[in-house]
Amino acid sequence: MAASDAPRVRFAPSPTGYLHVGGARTALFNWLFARKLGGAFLLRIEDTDRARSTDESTRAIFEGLHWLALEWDEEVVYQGANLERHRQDARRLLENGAAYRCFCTPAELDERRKDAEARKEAFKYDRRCDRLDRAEVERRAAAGESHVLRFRVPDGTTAWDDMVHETVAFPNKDIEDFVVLRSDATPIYNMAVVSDDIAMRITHVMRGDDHISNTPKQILLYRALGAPLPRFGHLPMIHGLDGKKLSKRHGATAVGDYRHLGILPQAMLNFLALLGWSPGGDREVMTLDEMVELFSVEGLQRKAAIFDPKKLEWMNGQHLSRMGAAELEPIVAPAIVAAGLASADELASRREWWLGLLDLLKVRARTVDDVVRQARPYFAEEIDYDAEAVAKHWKDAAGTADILAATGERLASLDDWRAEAMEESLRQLGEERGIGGGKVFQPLRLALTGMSVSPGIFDVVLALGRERTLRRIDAAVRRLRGGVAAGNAAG
RNA sequence: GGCCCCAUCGUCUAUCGGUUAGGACGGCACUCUUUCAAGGUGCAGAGACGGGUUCGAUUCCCGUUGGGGCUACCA
Repeated sequence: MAASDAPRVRFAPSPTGYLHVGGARTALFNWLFARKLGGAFLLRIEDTDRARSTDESTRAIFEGLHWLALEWDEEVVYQGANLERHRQDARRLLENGAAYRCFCTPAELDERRKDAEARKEAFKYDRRCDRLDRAEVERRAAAGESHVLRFRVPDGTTAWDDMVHETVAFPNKDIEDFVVLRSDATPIYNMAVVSDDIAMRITHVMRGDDHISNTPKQILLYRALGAPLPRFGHLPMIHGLDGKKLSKRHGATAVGDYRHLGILPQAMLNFLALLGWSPGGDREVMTLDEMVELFSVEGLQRKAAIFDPKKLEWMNGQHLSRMGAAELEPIVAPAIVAAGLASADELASRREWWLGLLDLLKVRARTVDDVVRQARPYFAEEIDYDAEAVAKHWKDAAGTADILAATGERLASLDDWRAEAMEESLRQLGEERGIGGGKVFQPLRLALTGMSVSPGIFDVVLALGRERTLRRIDAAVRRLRGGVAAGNAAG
């Protein structure tokens, strides 16, 4: 593809909140499209609503996109900086006759709207100011009377060949003469968007289904401005479990929320991609590169999708166990540090051990938080014993203490500090006592980790090291024999 | 109300006129096993309804119903 016809797409959020999962999904599809076709992915912050826009939101959007690795190719465009061009484009519409001045006040309009509603009629601006005498319009405008610029919607039908849907058509009679420039000379959304998309030479506009009724208006503006039309594609909405539009009451809706819940960006991207797109066949778990490879607009879905957190978690678990420890490390390490388990320096100084531990833990975790939770016994000096586990595996205090003491002795006397040798020795202990392996291993697991869930017990011993293993066994024995009254023991 | 969009298991989806309608999540059972995950095996679970077109419709067309979106001098 020649550079001149490489697609240019954009993600254009308004900075009035955090980066929403719906927005992230829109950004992802645009990004995938651009990467797949060797085009450019641009970012435009639609901050023209000064009252609702905040710098904090803008930062949150950047942060969310960075986290997801959805990098944009050119300088960020701030819509607010282009106000003068928007205004000029709107005035060009007035000059070439596509728009006209309207002196109706918001209060008047509101009243007429209410009247129409009372009569159960659909309200549509009746174009009365377009019928004003030309001289009168000039006089009132010259006198500084407050007015807006309205676009004069022509007769006919406005249709386009949507990238997701087939042909979408709106009878122009259903489109009212919409405002393009407010009385304070600031542009209305559709005006600003079209002006910017033209200036940015956007070739494909992919956005949520909720914009579908803006599209005919925008097409009309492109034509009136004499600009070439981009292709439009309308992505299905994302709904909550109850089938309603995803909102705060559905729980986490910001991508940052999921980041803090221990979701991996790769998993988030993969999950989001499958909400409204399918590579065909049974393909589900994919890396970002694979998604770029497989992406095509043919796989885009028309139906709204429901956001199922359960599947996201599963997806995260898949990515967690498939990723190599080295790849995972930069993501998990900060969480370990944040949890106060170790410093970054400590992790770096024992990197080999730490990566080995990560390999052990990632398999049975669904989130980064799970990994951190399970990692605690390998870092902490002291461990807490899980009450339920104690009730289950240490029920017979005296008997358990004996077995643990014997276990400690066996391990201590082992010259060969390898899993195979440990297992052989401890199984033998079980046989001698006439008990199954579980009766040896479970109390030991509890003594070493404080939990009833862990990696294979000998992996645990190896990860802990001889010193700590023996110390923890000793502490558990003392506790069971009444030496320690309460819940924890020296690590 | 008007306009527009949508419609396969509870959920995400495959199917591009001919299939016992496939897979995944979740659920349940079994299996593996020193625990938990992971893995393996199996079970339950879907073409909203009514008309056409066709030798044949989940698939194409129309209608109904249902769901969603928009309907500002917000974006």
